[in-house]
Amino acid sequence: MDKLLLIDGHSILNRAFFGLPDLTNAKGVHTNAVYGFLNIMFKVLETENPKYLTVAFDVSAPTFRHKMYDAYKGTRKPMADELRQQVPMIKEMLNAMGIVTVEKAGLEADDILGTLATRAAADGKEVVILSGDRDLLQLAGKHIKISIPKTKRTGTEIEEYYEKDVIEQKQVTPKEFIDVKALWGDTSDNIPGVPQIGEKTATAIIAQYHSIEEAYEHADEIKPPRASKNLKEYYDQAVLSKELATIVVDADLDYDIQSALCGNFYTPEAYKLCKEWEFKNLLSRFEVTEEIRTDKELDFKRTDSLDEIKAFIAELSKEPVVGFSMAADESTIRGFALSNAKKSILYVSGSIEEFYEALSSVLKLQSAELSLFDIKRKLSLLTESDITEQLVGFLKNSNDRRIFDCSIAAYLINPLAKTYTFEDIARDYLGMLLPSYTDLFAKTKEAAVLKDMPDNATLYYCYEAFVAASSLSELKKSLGEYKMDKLYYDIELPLAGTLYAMEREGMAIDGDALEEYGKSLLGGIEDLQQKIFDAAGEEFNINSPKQLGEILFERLSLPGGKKTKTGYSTAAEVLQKLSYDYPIVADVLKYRQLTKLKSTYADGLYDCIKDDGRIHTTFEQTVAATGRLSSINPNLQNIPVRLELGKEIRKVFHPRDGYIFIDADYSQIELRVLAHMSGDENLIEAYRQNQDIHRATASRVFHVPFEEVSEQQRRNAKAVNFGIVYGISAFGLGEDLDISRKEAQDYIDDYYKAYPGLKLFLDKCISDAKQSGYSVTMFGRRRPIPELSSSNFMQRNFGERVAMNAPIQGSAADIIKIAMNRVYDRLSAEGLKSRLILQVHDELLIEAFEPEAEKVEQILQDEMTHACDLLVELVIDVHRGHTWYDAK
DNA sequence: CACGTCGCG
DNA sequence: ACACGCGCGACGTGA
Repeated sequence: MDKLLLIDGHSILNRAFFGLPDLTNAKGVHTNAVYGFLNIMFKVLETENPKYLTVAFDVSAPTFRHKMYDAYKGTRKPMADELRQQVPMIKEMLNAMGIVTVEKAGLEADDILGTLATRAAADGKEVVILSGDRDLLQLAGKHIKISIPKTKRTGTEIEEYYEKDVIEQKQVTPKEFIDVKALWGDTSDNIPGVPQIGEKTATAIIAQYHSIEEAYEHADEIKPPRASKNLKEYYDQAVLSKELATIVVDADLDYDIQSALCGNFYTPEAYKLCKEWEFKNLLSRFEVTEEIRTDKELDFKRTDSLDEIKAFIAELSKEPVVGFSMAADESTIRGFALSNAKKSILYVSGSIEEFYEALSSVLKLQSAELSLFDIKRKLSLLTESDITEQLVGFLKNSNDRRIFDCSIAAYLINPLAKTYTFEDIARDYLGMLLPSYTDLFAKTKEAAVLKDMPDNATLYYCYEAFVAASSLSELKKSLGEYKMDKLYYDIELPLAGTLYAMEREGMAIDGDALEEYGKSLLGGIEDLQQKIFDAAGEEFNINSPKQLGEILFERLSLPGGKKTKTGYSTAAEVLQKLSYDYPIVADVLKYRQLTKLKSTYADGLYDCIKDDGRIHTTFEQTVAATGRLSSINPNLQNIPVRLELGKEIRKVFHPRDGYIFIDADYSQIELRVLAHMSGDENLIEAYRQNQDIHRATASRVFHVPFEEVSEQQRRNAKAVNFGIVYGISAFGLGEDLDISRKEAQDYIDDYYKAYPGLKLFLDKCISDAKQSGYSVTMFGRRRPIPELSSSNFMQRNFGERVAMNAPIQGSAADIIKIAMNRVYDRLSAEGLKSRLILQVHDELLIEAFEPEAEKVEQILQDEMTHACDLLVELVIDVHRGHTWYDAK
């Protein structure tokens, strides 16, 4: 039998909106409801496989009868902006997919669904109505099924109701269900119902009498008495309610079911929308032809012939831009691809010598700009060759502009994107959808791919080179429009060279000592484990927050109830408060400390030691939203320092023979940046007088003479200073200082009175960011803040804190990046053997050749403090040591 | 693969 | 009445 699928458009859109997190595309367009709608629709299409498909909408959203549930309460709320914007979007998408939509002034979607379903069923068709609204159950029949999607932990499940299912579950027929509702009422649908009659009573009454009219006839027999009394008293209201609750099934509608035949949904128009809104999963459903991918005829090929690649390089000599990519597995180079905007060749080299020869000749091309993705990774792959020296030279000369790193450019333009691969850039800047690495290679190892799957490998690396060549002008244009050329060419690109050198240098570590350190922790861990088991009266996995929570708060009945959605919170701040009264809790905290040191630091770092006895971290230059660096494999930016036991681990980091560590860290760089950016006279004056800034703050905020500030007052002022940098909230500060919210708010108010310029500046940060959609640092680095336009209070508050914090944290990041480049350049220009090896946000570590120590300290002093001109001085603290421990 | 936890600035 | 400090990465657990 032919089947018709009817979809309740607004209801499903609404359900998808509240069921999914707030997804946005790169341009900040909210897409979650549309995405969720399509997923539900395709899921049902697959299971039902209907011949016809139609989506019904109410004419204007605000007047429709659907319940717009707030996520938390059951009250009706105005439709969120983020959802409203997606109504025309889903219609556009359905239209692009050739799916019929029906809406008519004066009719609600329910009535359209009711009419179309009734007509089709009468015509001998099978009907499925997809809606999130239970009111539609009144339409269920022998051949009309109501499908209601339910979001569960395991995914979306669909509840299905034929007539018999309604009778089974509701004890009344679908038609009678209208009468139940007429008695029961529904405030969100403005159906008054009868007072004092709820779902249970209403169902019982209708199950017995089958309609309100019949029930009214027998009103005297009805129990309980209040129901009987109210039914008589409010009968007119019940009749009106029934009218309101009844869905129209015979509306006057122009609709030809033949126009609703399911065709090919995967049209180029739909593809374009999926691309724009970044529905990656859906895109895989499209049959992607070369035409749809690129709109261009491209010439990609693979060669093993040196002559052929040489000929292509000769051809490229006339091109302004050459795209470049490298095929490599682990650290072994297999070949490289070159491209202009039309044609790419993957050259797979038989030997490394051939590879270098060919690549050198590309680099010798005078006029061409070499465009690529992730220059730093390319440099590491090419390390130990004279080519890297040349490339770093190009990077370091910001006037040269011979190398263009697409990843870094795209990161500056939008630092919130998760990745900056060529397929991302092709999508965002060229409007092309290219297959990703996983699409092409699945789980095959790269080496095997290159050997056995020449076609895919060719495509992949040629695409990378092709996209590098063809996206350069777009990326440059955006950088220019956003005024980030200087940031890019003067700071970030040279920094890639600096970071490459730091990574290659690495940091020496004493593996034996590290092993010893790990073993020394083991005894303590075992003792504590035993003590904890004894106190608990049973053995369990202390590392499992779930099990630990159950032991502490259920078995041992400690105070301090639930906190997280998964169970009890066992976070340190919770346990800390209990540790004085319960020794077991103190032991758990100690156990956590020791196991953290063992697994993350002792064992973790040991596994990272390379053959040269050193640890080579990777600095991520395109990850942090604020412009900071991050460090991975291993993370050397979070080596313990605050507690003595953890800090001990720094003793195993040591410089090579004849060298020492010199560590320099900025003193309160973020607060100084804030003083500068805000221009607050009091804060600037405090720094100019070289005062203890926390004490000075305490003196101003608490109105006591500078000399009479107590330690407690200074501590509090320090917390407020930190809080200001983070985008303060009275709640957060209260938590930190363990005072009431009111007291915290008083602190903040007094603080702003003491530094009125700060208040003005931070408010301006927020209003500017709301206006433009992004925050900006001293050096023009942008951070979009989509949360600022959220209708969700919490999200918006978060956005406001980010708007205050990002310019400060980001400017500090800019400054130390400048300093790093300058320190690197000085060490290099003066021909020193000392090397910059680490950055930890406000701190630089140099492995200094001992005879050069004085000179290196001077360089750090010069370059870090003069990285830029502020209204206050930049100050650094410098320490030397034979281990990292001693150098702090 | 998400979550809780905790190390750093 | 309620949400709540900013930015990262690594590890272990458990679905």
